[in-house]
Amino acid sequence: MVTLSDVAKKAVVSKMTVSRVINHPDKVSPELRELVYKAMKDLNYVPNFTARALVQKRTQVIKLLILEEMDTTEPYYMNLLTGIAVGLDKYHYALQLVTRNSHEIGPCDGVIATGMRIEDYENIIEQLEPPVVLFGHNDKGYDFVDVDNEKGIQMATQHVIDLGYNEILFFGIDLDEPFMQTRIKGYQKMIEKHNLNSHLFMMKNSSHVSQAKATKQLEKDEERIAFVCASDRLAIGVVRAAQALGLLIPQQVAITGFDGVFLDQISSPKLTTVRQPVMEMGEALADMLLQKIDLDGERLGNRIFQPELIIRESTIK
Amino acid sequence: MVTLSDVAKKAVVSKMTVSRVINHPDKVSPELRELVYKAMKDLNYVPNFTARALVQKRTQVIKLLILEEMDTTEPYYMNLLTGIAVGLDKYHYALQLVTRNSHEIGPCDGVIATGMRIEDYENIIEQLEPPVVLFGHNDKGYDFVDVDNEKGIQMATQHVIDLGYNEILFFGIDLDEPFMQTRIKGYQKMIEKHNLNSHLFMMKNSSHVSQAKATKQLEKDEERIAFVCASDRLAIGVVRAAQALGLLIPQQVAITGFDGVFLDQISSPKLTTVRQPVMEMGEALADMLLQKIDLDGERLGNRIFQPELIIRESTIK
DNA sequence: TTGTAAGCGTTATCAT
DNA sequence: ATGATAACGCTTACAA
Repeated sequence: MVTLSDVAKKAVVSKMTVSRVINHPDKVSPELRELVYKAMKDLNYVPNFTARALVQKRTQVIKLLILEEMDTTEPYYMNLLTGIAVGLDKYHYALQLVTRNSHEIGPCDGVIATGMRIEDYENIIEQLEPPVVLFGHNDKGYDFVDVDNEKGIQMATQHVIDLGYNEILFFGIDLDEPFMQTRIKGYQKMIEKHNLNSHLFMMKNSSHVSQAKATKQLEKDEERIAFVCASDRLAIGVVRAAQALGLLIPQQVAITGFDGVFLDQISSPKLTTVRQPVMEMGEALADMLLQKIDLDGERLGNRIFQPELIIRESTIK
Repeated sequence: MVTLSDVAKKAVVSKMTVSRVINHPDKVSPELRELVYKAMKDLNYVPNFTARALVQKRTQVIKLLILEEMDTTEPYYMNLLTGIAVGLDKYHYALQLVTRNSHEIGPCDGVIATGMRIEDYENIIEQLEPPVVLFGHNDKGYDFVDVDNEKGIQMATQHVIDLGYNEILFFGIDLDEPFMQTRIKGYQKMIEKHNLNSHLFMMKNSSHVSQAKATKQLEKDEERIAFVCASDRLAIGVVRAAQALGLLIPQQVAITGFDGVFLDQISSPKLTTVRQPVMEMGEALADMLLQKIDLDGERLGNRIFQPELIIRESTIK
């Protein structure tokens, strides 16, 4: 194993100079700096993260605090997890999962939290010692990463309006969380803008439930109906409802989903959906938190990711 | 932060005695041992993994070597990843992903490999310096974790036979890998045992492809047909094919899937499937590898997980 | 059985 | 700008 000392010897400088070249290159004269770079390259030097962590009193552990009931089989959460893991691995950090039930958070260098309810800020988030980054919008001053939910639903709604639909139903998830409120707002704004009637249907995020609700609406025998759904899971249920009634997609029924993680491709016809870059958002969470740790908890601001409208067979021939 | 020294002082022993109580409790007299345990508890001592890793020259990094083209959005792989991460986190290990394209594996304490082709053993696996555990059966003497694929398909096949079906088609994935060969074998054994005719159909693992193939078979207008599928993804396509032709599931067409990770629940009717405990298998991989590292690479043997037949609406009313 | 001393590879601190 | 020294928390090797 090649160490700092080996590089120092090879470059005929002290260990400290090598350490400085790595951490504060600007504090070393250009000549020595080059010498050290060359020695590192020749010896194929790889810094020892463990030694650095020890002296800097770091645990090299990040906790992911999940405050909502999550279905670990959901590809959505899995992708987020993977994104975070990818981001952390670059700096040799390990990830640990913590839920509401865990009595203590335990020692760590930073926390990523998701699924907070209002009271959680006071009871949990504020109590946290290490730096925190949140997944999902908040107005309490915490750094966060989120997708532009309003814009996403607006794109989907505008899309079916452009296709000539004027009976447009919104199928949402019955959770009183900011992300849902924002999606509802996006829908309603577009509906108002085009002088259409608003139809909100809130339900459990289950394809079987949305199938039942959609069936009821479709049996009313209207001319052409569009469904703007708050998840791909809901959208898949609507697809099945239309098919069971022998209605043509997308000629008589248009359907849009939300997430674009996995289910959109499984559906037949394939779903038009609002894709969230979930994995990238996970990576951004990790990047942001690690940077924040480096800067001793300094405020960094937010990162809002732009969703992408992916147009497929459920809305267009 | 509470350290070994703090505990040592409190218990009025040397640091080494405390260290021994942690690592080799049997080498310390019962009296001192109890004293130390009490001190640790009183002070709420948490060992510093970083310091231990440094002196033991460990990287605290495990590499996951993925040798097949994988779709990271697949819930199956995501669950495996999550399982491994959960297993590693218990010992403060970090996980890094490596693919076939990575030029070097890089420094690490151990490797979990998956998706090997025959030539990979000689070219890659054998060259690995640190301990290795494989995901998926092999007969080269490497420790591995796998599910009993043959048993799984046999259960599914037996199940539809029990339902009175005697026209049973196997829908497989066109990959020449051990796991597929074993599933085919499971199907054929059961078919022979019951003196039925074997019908193999191999294809890409896509619901759209299986839908097309199933449609062709179903249009032949046989009495009752059962489809034993090698993945839930294939099974979902078959469900759609039957529904589009107006056939009744499970009265006229019975369908079984394989994996039981996520898609089985999305389908309508819900899928009868052979559930693999993917997350647990990931955790087992991590456990086994960490144990192997501790034992300096010693042979540990294999762990074969038993699949579970989950019976749902696609085969039974 | 228990303790002492040295050292793992790095960085902080202080001196030059 | 550069270097010497100590320290981070732990374990290995050896001594008592």
